[in-house]
Amino acid sequence: MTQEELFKNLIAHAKEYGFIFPSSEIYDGLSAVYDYGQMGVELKNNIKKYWWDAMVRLNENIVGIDSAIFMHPKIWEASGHVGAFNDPLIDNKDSKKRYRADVLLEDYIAKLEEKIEKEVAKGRKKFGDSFNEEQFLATNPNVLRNRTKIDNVRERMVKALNDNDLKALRDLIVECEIACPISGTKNWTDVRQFNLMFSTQVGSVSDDAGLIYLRPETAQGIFVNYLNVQKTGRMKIPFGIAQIGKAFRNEIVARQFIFRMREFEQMEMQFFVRPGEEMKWYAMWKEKRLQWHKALGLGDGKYRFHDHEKLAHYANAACDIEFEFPFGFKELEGVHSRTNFDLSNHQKFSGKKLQYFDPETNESYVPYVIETSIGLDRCFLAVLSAAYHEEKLADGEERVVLRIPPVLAPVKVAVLPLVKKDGLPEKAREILGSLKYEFNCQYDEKDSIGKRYRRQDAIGTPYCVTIDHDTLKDNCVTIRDRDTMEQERVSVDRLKDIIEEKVSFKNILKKL
RNA sequence: GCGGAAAUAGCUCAGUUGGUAGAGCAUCAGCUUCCCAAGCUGAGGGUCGCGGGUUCGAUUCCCGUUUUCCGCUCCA
Repeated sequence: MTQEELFKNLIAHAKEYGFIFPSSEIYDGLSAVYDYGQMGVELKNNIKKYWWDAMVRLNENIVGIDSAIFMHPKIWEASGHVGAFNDPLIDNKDSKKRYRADVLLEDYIAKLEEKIEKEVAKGRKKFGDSFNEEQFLATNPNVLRNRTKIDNVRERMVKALNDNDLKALRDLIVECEIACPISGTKNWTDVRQFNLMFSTQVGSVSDDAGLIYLRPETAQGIFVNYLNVQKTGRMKIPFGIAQIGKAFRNEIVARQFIFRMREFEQMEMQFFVRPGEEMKWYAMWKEKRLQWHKALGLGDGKYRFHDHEKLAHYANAACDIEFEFPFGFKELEGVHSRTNFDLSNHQKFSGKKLQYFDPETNESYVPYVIETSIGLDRCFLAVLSAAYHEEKLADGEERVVLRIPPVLAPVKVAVLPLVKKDGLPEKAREILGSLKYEFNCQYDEKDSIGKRYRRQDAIGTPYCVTIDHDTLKDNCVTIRDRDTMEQERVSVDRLKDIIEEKVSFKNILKKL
């Protein structure tokens, strides 16, 4: 079986067992949007808890916040999100090349101006010393015609750009008979705007000033609150602020299941440090974050660093932690040294001082920032794809098992009466009642015991507890391990400790 | 966004040379068995992605559209 087939099976499995559903499925779905089902939400919540505790509980200099998705529109000007990616684009259907519509028109104008220059050169040659350029420009019919055309095109282009009238831009390109430099054809698509940010209105819809964006990253919510947190939390540099939340990007192409979605969830931590010390902390967080991933036990070989050579406008060092997904190594988390770009820009745009007074050096400065930013949905996909196994058993039977790290498993233990009579269901319910305050449990009495084990394998439940006739006499049950399929007979009193040992957050956090 | 392919039950798929659809698994109920997907009986579930066209009649042919997959493109 190829990786591709295995991935398809995984997607089908994720739907069949309630992990991931396509959004709005009864209306044919919505492109690149997915919902988490009853199992998916449990797994996702567990990943969040693992991350949150590793950040906020284990580090006394890191605290969390939860900022709003709506933020002041100026924030996105300060962060550089509004300026970048606001271009009207058009594709030539034959060459399949993409151009900026305004650039095509500018090139066209430049060509016309070239023509005028050639005409002038001709005139100069013809009239020699008696050539009067001003007069020539004002009277030559060819020049005048091109000049009118240029003014007309430029005026309409500027108006279309200002009005954000994409259709007018396309009409103009068609009217000017602009051809693709590569294919030479005039077979154009519509003009489209590729702003990565979603926008909506607040308050009166007719009022232009009410335009606001859905945040394309959670980081800015931390930056604009950094002084609030620093002052009220009495934080001293170096310190960090962590946040988990939704972000929205209008991706041109969003694909590969939940890997690239238009609505997604980030787990970000911004670590504020003294200027000049950022590389030390950058190196530390790189290692720390890798360690966090490896502690899950999905396989150390599935991770690698990818250092960025081309850096974003705000960074002076950056790397990705990549994970080996079924479709290859892809970015799972980014660790970036963001310098003081964001904070100084917010200082500039807001007019508010965003400096920190360092009592050790007696200096005020805008801190530098190290960012760790992980895609929660990608982490979910990493766990799921590493966990998914189709196995052939010794007796020739097959089973599908999710070897999800027990600490993250949606259901920790299934309680199963061997038969649904002779008082076994009652006993099972009693045991379930004692476990449900500690763990997410399932009860199942339908079908044969083997079938029920397989059902639990399919959702990654680490333990199955089976109540048999002897249980009524000796108060012992069998506890069955998901991975080894081995069973052990233990006293009911010991269940809690045995399960706890395997699934507790405590034990994984201690590894960090 | 472009090109290619696909869409039939919860899942995997079959099928009708155009005459309103089936299987296996899954689900539910009952009986039986009792430690790794056992058996028997029964039940529920599909206007064949959606919209148009051709036709006496379309799930089937044609056009459009949506979604998904593959390739390209894009990815501060």
